[in-house]
Amino acid sequence: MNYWLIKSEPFKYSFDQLLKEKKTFWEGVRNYAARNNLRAMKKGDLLLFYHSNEGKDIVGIAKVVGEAYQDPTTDDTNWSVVDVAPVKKLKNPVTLEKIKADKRLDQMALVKLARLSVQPVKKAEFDVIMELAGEQ
DNA sequence: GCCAACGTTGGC
DNA sequence: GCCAACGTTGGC
Repeated sequence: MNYWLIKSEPFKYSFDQLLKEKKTFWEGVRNYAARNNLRAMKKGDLLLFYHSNEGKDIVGIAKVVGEAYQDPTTDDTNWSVVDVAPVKKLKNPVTLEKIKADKRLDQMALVKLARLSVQPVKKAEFDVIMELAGEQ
């Protein structure tokens, strides 16, 4: 299983909205690196849900429930979406500040490739995030 | 609101 | 195919 981090500006699509809807397709990715990551996702992979701009924190965990297919919001076959569903909201959201302060996370794409909207996360990094969030 | 980082576009 | 110009993202 693989781990990923997806970013969203909360006023566009927040984790709470995903909790309400139970499922969504992750659309709007218009960057090839991010697209390639979307296409590499497998059913069951876990996603850290990060709120950019407002909050700047990882607020929840989601999972891939449907692998990449043509983005229904465009005819351009360059772009794909995946289906995602919420797993749980974190008790303690993990802020960017905390992530930057933790040496174990200084290689995270979130820190090094700040602009990439869909990024791979290592299992070790995922575990550290869970620890910081106070999750088991 | 500014600006650094970085991806994309287009002229040559 | 290079690279300058430009646009966008996102932290501050």
